[in-house]
Parts: sequence; C-alpha cells; structure tokens
Amino acid sequence: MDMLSEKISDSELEVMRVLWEAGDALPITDIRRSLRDRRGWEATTVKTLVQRLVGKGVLAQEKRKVFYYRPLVSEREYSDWAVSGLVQRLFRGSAKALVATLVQSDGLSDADLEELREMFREAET
Amino acid sequence: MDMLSEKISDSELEVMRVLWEAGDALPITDIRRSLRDRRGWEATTVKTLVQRLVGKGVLAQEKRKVFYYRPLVSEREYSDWAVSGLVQRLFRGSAKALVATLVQSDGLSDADLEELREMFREAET
DNA sequence: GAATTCAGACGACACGTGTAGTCCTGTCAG
DNA sequence: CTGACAGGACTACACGTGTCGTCTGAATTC
Repeated sequence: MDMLSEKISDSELEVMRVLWEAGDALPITDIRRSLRDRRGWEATTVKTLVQRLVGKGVLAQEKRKVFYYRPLVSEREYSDWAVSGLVQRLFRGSAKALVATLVQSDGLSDADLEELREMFREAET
Repeated sequence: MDMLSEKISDSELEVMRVLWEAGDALPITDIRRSLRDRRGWEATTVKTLVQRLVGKGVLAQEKRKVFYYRPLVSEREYSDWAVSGLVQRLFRGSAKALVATLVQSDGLSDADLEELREMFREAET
C-alpha cells in the first residue's frame, strides 16, 4: 500500500487535508471554497494542485455530473510515511532518537508527558 | 538562533552531516572525498551544494590556504527545527500526536519502548 | 434566448533542487 | 621549469513546486 513513492508537497498537503477532514469525496467547488477561505488561493491554483495529486495517484477522480475527488491515501498512512522518512533522514532510522529529541527540547507540555507515559503503559504487550 | 529561515534540502543535508560528524571545520577536499564515497557525487556537485549552504547562511567559509567550512547550525538545532516543522504540518502542532503515531505504527521495537519509558521517568520533573 | 458563471483543459513562469560541466589559476611533483 | 592536478568561479539544465491566467463549453439565471 505504498502509493507514496511520490512525495506530496506542502501545498498539495493542504488539499489532502481538506479531503481528509471532509471524510468523503468532494467536488472541486467545495475544495476551492475551503482553500480560498483558508489560504486565499485562486480556483486555478487549487485545480492544479488537485491535478497533480491525481497524477501522483493519491487522489481518485470520480465522474458524476462534475468530478468528485477522494483520497486514496489516508492521513494516517501519509503521516506514518512522512514520519518514517524523517526518522531515516535525520535520526538514522532510530525512532527512539526522535522521541528523545522531542522530550528534551520541551516541545512537550507536562500534560503531554503524562499522557505519553500512559500510552506507553498501554503499549506494554 | 533561527538561522533556519531557509530550508536545507535533502542533498544539502548530506553535506551538513559530513561536517557534523567531523565535529570540526573541513576543507572542500575532505567533504568531497566523503561524498564521493558515500554517494558517488562529482566534485562540482559537492561544491555547488556547499555554495548553496553558504548562501543560506548555515555554513561559514573560513579562508586559510584553501577554504574551510564550518556548520553554523548544529545537528541538534536542525533536528529540532525539522521535527517541529513536521509536527506543525502533520500533527497540527501536537507533538504528542506524533509520538502516538510512532508508538502505534510499530516503528519502535520492544527494547525501544522500554528505553523510552525510562526516558519519560527521568523527564519527570 | 442572452448573459453570467463555473468546470475542465492547457499553458505559463519564476524559483528551488539534483546533478554536473568548463575554464582559469595556483601549487606541487619531477 | 613544466606539466598534472586540485580549488574556485561560473554556467547549465531538467524536473518539481507555488501560483496563476486563458479559453471553451455547459449550466444556471433572468
């Protein structure tokens, strides 16, 4: 299920986010409206991004009266992929090193730390 | 200390890595040798990357007989910056969500989990 | 039925990135 | 001293990305 041979760029990611949040296929109009509001993008800009995503195989185009677009990659799949890429590039494959960085660079609140401890306890198989 | 307004690209990162590992300023020859071995890059390719890094302000050029190059950004600073960027883009600012992803997507071995638990205990202020 | 609007196709253009070549010049080996 | 080799400056070029425009035809509005 690695439809992720091709990267999703930052702007393209915004488009995906709209679709992921919607949780359902959307016509271009809806995507445009969202992104006009959020980012001030022109209609054609959005269309281009959508096209590129279709080209990359991460969006499906469904033909109805107008095209509807549906993500072929879930946010979860994408995050996993992106994180593991980062781990490879920056931490030589050590996910542990990544977490260590986070813990030490106080990107985490005390509340976060507590919840994470909880999480680890549960992950205890 | 955010000299990181400009991104470091993947290839450029390889150059930084060489310098970071060396722990000291290096002449171009040494950087070239490393990267020829590791990546098979031509001398000019390496020079271009180094130039771009100097342009981005993350490498300093020190004039001796030949130029020596020294990182102006530590690996640590860069990792922190990159991780927090990822957290923003993919996890809406929640570092916790990132860790959760890692834990749940078994990118972590049991040994890793154990060490992380340890780490959290220590981080308990 | 004419005018407005919007989807869809296609094109555009500047900037970043990956990767490398050429040319000049100084230095080191004979 | 002369030739080889390496450093440094400049150039190149294709591809990805961010952003948008035009044109055409269908649909919707009056």
